[in-house]
Amino acid sequence: MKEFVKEKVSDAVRELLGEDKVHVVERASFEKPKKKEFGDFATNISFLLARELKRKPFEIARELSQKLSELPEFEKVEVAGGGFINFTFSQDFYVKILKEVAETDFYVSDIGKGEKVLLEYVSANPTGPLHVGHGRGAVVGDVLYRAMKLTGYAPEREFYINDAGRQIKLLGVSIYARMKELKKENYPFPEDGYRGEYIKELAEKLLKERPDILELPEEEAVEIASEFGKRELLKEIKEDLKELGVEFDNWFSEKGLYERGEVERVLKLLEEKGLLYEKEGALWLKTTLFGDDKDRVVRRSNGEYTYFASDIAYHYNKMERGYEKAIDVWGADHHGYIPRVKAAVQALGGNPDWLEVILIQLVKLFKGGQEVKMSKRAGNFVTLRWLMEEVGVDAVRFFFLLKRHDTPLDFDIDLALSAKNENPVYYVQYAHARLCSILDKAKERGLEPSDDNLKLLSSEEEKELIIGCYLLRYELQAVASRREPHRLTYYLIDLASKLHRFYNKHRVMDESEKELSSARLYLINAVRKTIKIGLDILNVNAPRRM
RNA sequence: GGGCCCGUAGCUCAACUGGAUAGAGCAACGGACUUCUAAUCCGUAGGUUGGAGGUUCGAGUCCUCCCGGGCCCGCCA
Repeated sequence: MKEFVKEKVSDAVRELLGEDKVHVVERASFEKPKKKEFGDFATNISFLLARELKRKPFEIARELSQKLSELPEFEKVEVAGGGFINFTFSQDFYVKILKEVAETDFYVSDIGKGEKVLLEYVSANPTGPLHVGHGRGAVVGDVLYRAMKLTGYAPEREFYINDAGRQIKLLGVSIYARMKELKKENYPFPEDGYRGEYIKELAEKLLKERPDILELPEEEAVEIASEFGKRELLKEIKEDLKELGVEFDNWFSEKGLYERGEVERVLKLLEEKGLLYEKEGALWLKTTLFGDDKDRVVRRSNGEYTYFASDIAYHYNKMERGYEKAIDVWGADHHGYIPRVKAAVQALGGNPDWLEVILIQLVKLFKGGQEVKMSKRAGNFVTLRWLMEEVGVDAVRFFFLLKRHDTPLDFDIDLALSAKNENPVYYVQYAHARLCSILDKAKERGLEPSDDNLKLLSSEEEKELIIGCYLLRYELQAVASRREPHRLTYYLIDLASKLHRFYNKHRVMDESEKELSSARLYLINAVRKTIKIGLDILNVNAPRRM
């Protein structure tokens, strides 16, 4: 509908002011005004044209509106607020839109123009179970993926497995130490080892599988423990994600980068470009040439590569795979890391804007007014699994999208469990169930939805619903292009609210007005469909009964 | 000390990248069930958008400076 109005305005501008002014339409706003008096749609085009033509906005608006009011899709076109053009749609237009909603994939568009985008999210180290913060990133990435898919992008989903380096070694040592402990042998627990309960469980399990393990040389036993822990934890991570309804196209191994010599290769490439140097025994990348605060170490003086080194190789790999855009979803505590990775991308001949980073802010859990604490090191962190079991997957997914990704999220467990109106998940689901119930009941009474008399749907509430449904198309575009999946939950709450308002004011089924009833059934079926689609994109259930 | 993010109703957040009189939900108060699901709806109240300047037809949004809060600043990941 936005596209529609835009097109009509373009035509009018072309006719009245000439082809060379048409480009201004692209910069103009086209939106639904907050106030009903301002009609169904409004544009500020005349203000922009005024600047260019050095004429009064009001005059330009008046000329355009005269032209536009001739069109059958508009009931009236008015000038207000010094130059805003307000459009009021005709009943024919509502009928047309409603049919589109009911009968087509109206929410699918192609603003992405087939852009190949690699979405990387979660990417948790396989050194422990997923915590709630990972879950938030997972849902953000997952819903963004679905929205991009529906708006014409060509996204792919990837999980980067940090299965190399110190952390994994530390995991092995931690398990080893716990095994020693179980056998009452003296062995110091590593300083910054993983202290969570799950390490003890892994130790027990490994001892059962390999009773001889502690008789092996320590180094070999630790290696086995590392591999074992990594495998088990990755399995657990995959199970958790599956439970959460989050999937990936690729699981990309950091270790694989080393095994294929890609880290060596990318460093050689940087070397050839003269971007590496040695200092104090370490190897540094001149990231300062590309806007970073200081140069960064890629190989430590002890010969080990840094995490940064493999990350450079990883992003180079992404570039080589031909993605037009890479979007990484990271925890907000990594934000200081962005400049150096962007610098690395540039050092490799890429554009820093090729990489986009979405930062996920902290999730705090509240229960009974008390914060449920989490701290990975101490080992008493709140796992994603615990939360899913506590409140259910629907609530987890929906609640994670109740705030923009870069705002800290307070997750109210009591609220998520409450079957009351303040719980937004129920609010939206209830709207869906309510509609299904009416449609079922109509069938029993022999009433069928019909598009024969849709022009009878002329009340304020009905028009709001029709437009409201159609807006899903644009909300998805906003989700995808602005990378803001939380908009979808807000959209659904808003649509549900419109529905409830309609429901309380009008009766759908009225035996004495069969024509109006079947038109309303047609309408609410379209609303039901729209809510269902929205919930499907969120991967939240749309129950038929509650 | 340097850098990034944030500050909007009592609380939690919106505001379509500069548009019209800043909107919702909780919480508060007052109403609506012999009716298709009251897990709902309607109404009332609530604001100097942290503060001060600036840019322009127009600023919560952009610029500068203050005040307050969070995060990052390792040869950790």
